[in-house]
Amino acid sequence: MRPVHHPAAADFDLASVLYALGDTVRLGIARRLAGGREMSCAVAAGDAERLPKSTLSFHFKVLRDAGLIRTRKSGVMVMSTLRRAELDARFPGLLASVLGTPATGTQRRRERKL
Amino acid sequence: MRPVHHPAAADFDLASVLYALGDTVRLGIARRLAGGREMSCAVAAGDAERLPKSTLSFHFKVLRDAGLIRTRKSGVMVMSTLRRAELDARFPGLLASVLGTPATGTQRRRERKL
DNA sequence: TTCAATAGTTCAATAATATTGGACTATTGA
DNA sequence: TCAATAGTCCAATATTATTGAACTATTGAA
Repeated sequence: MRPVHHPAAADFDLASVLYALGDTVRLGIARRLAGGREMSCAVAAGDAERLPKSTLSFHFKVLRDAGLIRTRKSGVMVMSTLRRAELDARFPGLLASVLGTPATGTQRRRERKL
Repeated sequence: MRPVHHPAAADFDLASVLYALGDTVRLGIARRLAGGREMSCAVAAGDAERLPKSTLSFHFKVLRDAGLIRTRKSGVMVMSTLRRAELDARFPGLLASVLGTPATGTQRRRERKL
């Protein structure tokens, strides 16, 4: 397996992030990872697990390339986590509205400017 | 020109909305419309105006089909507006985080009319 | 240590989408 | 009536996504 690349948060591109989330399979994966738990591909895929493995592998790559997830090999499995804090820092409010979960560990200032 | 279709807000699909915004040309159009002004295709396209008209026409259709914009014919032009209120109601916070503009109807201390 | 099972990845072929040129339509102002 | 304007529509081409099949790496058991 080739070494995978994870973009730096500074290189996140909004259009790429939205594109990555603009697919029901990938959106489902992101939602499952939104709980914060690290999951294998098969588990994160959930009901989409019935898709061919090559297709899922492709979807995980799209998510990884856009910066949405970080993956690491653990034994025979590839474990994924949502890059929540980095995404929240770069695109405040985005994941909260898309995934329906509040930002993790975000220290809220006393007042937020609109 | 065939009659165009605008989906009802209840039929908006999050993945479709994200997909529509997940393209630099379409994201640019949405951003330009985020000010609330109604614009012709050419104006809303902004710097992407150099693209072929047929390509732009396709992008506007994607935005319209996803429910992001509403279009109407006015004279020789097709005018577009962002379906801001309906999108805000259906996907709270989404456009605010994507377009960097607060939701319409958000009460600030002093409201300024456009 | 060898082996089979597991959990993916990679590649190449095919299927599905996006882009585009060119012909077309509707509206307007001269 | 006519030419200009602002797009739309269509069919060909270019680009992407999906997939089967072969492959890799790791593990647990024999």
